[in-house]
Amino acid sequence: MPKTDGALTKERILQVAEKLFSQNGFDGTSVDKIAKETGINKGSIYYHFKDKNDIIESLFQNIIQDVEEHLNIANREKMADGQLKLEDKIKAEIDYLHCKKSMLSILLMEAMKSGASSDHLFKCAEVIIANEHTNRDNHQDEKKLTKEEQDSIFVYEFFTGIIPLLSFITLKDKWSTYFNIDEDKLTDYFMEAFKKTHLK
Amino acid sequence: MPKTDGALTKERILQVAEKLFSQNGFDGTSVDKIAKETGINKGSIYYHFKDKNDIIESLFQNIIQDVEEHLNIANREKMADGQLKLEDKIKAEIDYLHCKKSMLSILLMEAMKSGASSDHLFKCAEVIIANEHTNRDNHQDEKKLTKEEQDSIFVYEFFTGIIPLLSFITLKDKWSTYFNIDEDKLTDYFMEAFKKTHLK
Amino acid sequence: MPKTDGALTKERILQVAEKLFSQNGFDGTSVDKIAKETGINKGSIYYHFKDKNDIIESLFQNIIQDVEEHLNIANREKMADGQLKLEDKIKAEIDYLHCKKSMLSILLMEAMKSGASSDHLFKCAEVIIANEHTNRDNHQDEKKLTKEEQDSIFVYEFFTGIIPLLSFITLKDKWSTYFNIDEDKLTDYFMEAFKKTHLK
Amino acid sequence: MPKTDGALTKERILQVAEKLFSQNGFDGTSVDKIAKETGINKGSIYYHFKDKNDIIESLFQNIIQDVEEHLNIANREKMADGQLKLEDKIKAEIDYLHCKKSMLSILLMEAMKSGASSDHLFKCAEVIIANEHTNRDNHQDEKKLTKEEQDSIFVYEFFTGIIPLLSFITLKDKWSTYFNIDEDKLTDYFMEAFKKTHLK
DNA sequence: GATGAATGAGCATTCATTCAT
DNA sequence: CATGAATGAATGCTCATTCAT
Repeated sequence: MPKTDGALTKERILQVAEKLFSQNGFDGTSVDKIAKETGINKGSIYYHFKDKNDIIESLFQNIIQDVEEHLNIANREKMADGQLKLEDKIKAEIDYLHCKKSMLSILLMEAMKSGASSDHLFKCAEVIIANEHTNRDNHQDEKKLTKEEQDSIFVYEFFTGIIPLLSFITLKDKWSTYFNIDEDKLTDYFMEAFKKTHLK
Repeated sequence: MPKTDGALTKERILQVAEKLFSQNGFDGTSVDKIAKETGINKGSIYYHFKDKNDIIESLFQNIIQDVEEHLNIANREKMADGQLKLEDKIKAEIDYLHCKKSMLSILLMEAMKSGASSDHLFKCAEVIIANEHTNRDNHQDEKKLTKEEQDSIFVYEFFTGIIPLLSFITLKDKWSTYFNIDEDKLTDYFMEAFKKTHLK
Repeated sequence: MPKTDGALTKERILQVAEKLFSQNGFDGTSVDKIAKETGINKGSIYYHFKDKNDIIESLFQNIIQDVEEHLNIANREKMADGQLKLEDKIKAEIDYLHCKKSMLSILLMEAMKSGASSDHLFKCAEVIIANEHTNRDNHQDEKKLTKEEQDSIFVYEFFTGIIPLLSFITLKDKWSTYFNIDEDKLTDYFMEAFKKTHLK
Repeated sequence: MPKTDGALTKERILQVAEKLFSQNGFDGTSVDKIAKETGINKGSIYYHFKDKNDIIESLFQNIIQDVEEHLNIANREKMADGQLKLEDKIKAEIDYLHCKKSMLSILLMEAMKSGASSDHLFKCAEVIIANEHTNRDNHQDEKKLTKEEQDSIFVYEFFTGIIPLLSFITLKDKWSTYFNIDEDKLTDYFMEAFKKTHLK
């Protein structure tokens, strides 16, 4: 076994990179800063990652995997719990997403660059939406959806469900400062609005 | 008053900067690239703008001003037109925002950096929401809203109205590529979803 | 006019780069070293040259141009001087090449890398050989050479004329140290050998 | 004595290093690349060699040893064969040198750096030239040569014999590409030229 | 107003080398 | 012997910014 465990080092780099990317953007974060903040030598970062891009790609892969795992667990729990109240379900979702706040803002920021792909954000959304509808279909009679119907649902779920949710997560604290509102109250307002619009 | 040469130069810089910032982000765009793409000498850019930040700040100011002007005009037209159909109103709105696509993506990207302020995005949203409700109030009896009611409305309008709209504008083309959907159809789906959720 | 003259700066960079490249090879010379030795800021070097390769390419272009000019002048002088002794002609040639020692060693070193092209060396040789034979042809009856004859002459001139000459220029001083021979004597030996072999 | 694993590893490193050095030069080749191409761990390379320089020094030692062995064998064969035709002798020589192409280009490249020693190239040449003249002397009456005569012969043999030969070996294929000549024909041309000049 | 040139700090990346296991 | 990990200096290059003309 080497002096230190490489896997741990790699994880530390990812942790710190996630934090810094979400704070200042990918382009606004230098590998030097990551090195300084992790206390890990810059050369070591390049031992573990091919280049700076490899770091953010790793983060993207991790978040997608993480979301998938979360959904699996959530599905199982839902079955066990029987009828969870809608309110609680959303709150749980918000709580989970809150933990992933940094990654979500990175995902959004990078997706917004018109000169880059939004694939990672879309892929992530796909996983979530697909899951939701797989669940529902189990309980309903199995009518196959046309491609058009499915597209329509995706658009609906993404732009009026996922996007508001993610935006809220990433902007909540700055909103509460700017408009001088207590964060809990803000969450209440948002949930109210979200229920009114997205879930009928 | 005719535009002086200087004013034209300044405008060209802003135009190109807007395009590049929206393509690659503020941090992903160097002043060199702006100089090269405008064909304007780098020194000249620093004659017209104090520093790189001054460029984006100018853009932010312009977009807010532009939105305000747009709303004024829209208000006047609405009065003239009498009862414009809701559908057409949204479509007009989407068309207008579409022209401002670049600025909107810049606004969103910069707002997502957790280490920076989202003030410009919020300010912009404030203008739009305030306008909407000023209009409504004119036709209703003037019941003053409590701060809490107003906060709640703001949250509602922003996260379930403005954010979906802006996200749609900025992600539309990449969505249509990723999911292989015709852009017009996509717009239809979105409008359907938007009407279903945001406007009852 | 700017603070300093850009053309002069560019020339200084080329001068120092030539010296350092010939001392330590292209890959053995860092742009930092060039900057330090010229006293010119590294950023400025990249203002004048696109990249490190652009520096060596400039040097290659210059040497070819320089050789062409030298040949033109030499041709004119030869005509004026009538029958110059062979010995003096070679000596003059060696003297000229000696001034270009640095560039010649760069040319040779880079040509020897089996993974890179030798085009610059070949191009340079082409110019010299072509010149020599153009001269001769003027005085002889104009019999056109076949491609094969020309190829054969080129090979002959290059490998038994130019290459020994260039090698001698670039290795002379180190030879004189290693074998402990006076440089002038060494030159005599070489000229003897060269006359014996290359010029009948 | 069978080669130990370690000795095999060392040999593989040398093989690959030779190839890479000849392709991109010593300074253009990193230890990382050698490690990657051999598949041998970088740490292991430093177990077998004190530093990067030790690798090239080993190569230099090996080539000199190899040349010495080759000459010994060649000498013995010559005696056995009686009067081998000159043509065949040169061809055999070219064939042998061709196998050593990589090392020869390394030898030449490093010797051309004016800031480094050419000792290895000179040493190598010394071995070859000394051999040639030892042979001759055996058949002639043993008149001792003065230092001056010997120097002169060395210069002659090196610059008009060895150098053209080595240059031809290292530049042949690139010459044939640049001037679009068949390699065999090229070799014929060269041999013609070489016989005409170096061997009377 | 505009331009060419300069500057120093910073950037992503690679380097030769070391060392505990 | 071999390996994975680490390190700090260096490398090629870009950055935002300045300034004399």
